[in-house]
Amino acid sequence: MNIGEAASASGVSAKMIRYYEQIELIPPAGRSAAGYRIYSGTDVQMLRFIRRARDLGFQVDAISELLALWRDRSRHSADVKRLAQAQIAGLRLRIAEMESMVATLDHLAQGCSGDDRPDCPILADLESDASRLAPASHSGPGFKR
Amino acid sequence: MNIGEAASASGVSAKMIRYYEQIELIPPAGRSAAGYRIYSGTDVQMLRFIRRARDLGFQVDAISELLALWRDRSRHSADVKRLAQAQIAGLRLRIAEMESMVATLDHLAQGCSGDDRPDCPILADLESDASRLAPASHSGPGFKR
DNA sequence: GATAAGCCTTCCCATGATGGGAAGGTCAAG
DNA sequence: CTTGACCTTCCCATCATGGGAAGGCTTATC
Repeated sequence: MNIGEAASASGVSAKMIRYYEQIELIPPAGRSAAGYRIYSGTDVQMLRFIRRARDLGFQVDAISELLALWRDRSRHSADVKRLAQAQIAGLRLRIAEMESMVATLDHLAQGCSGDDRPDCPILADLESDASRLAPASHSGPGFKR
Repeated sequence: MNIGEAASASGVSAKMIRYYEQIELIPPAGRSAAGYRIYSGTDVQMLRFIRRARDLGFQVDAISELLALWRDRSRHSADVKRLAQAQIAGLRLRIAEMESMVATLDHLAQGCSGDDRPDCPILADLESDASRLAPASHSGPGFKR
């Protein structure tokens, strides 16, 4: 199977398949005499696995661990579960950060007349120092993802 | 005021201040005889504005529009409100995507014994074709941010 | 006045996951 | 044997951010 066929069979673009090979997320594909990458059904299954994990928001490092566990027939499901729970925790954290932004913005927008007058609590807030919502600790929601 | 002082007064790193100048989010700073960037209190206020807007998740393009409105004393608050609401909508979209991931993961993790046995519905799911949750339309949650 | 510490400047590189595109080789159908 | 659709590698761009090098400036201390 060509890379193009593997791509459409797995839902991972050819570009990304080459990239995954380059960063060693997947082993180097076999090559035809002419240098074309060749994929087997197993390879496609692995690519689908990756695709699915990405859809669940896993980063490549985590996917790498998941793949290792997937291949390890003597794995402990506890390890898989731990990864999933870490992912859940990460997602919940980012969700919470964004929800806090939404709350602030929604509050401000509600106070904004939204007509042709210039006065606007949104701008007023942005220019003020104190974050009156979430007045806690830290130095700003990193939220890099 | 030096760039370092402006940085600590505004909460925007010196690196980022230079970057914002480079991408023309902010006007070029004045320069001392020796070529050092000089900042006024007004400049710091603008930087704080930017910092605050970033904390609310606005992208640089949107901040650019916000700054223009901020400076425009004959602005219509409707325009500000529109930007805020677009931001809210974008955040809610990303939140929804992530919540769907959490729901899936949580469901799978609950079915996982989490002990030393290898069997695990999480891996089983990743290797299957059909996304049994969110079986709808599209080609995967882009969720680029 | 010399020296050192701590700023500042610009320039280049890296991140993470992805796509775009160019230049050139290959394969399959007509 | 030509044509079009594929493949290869290589480079560039994204977005916001940081790291670091090489060199200049400033300020305080000896």
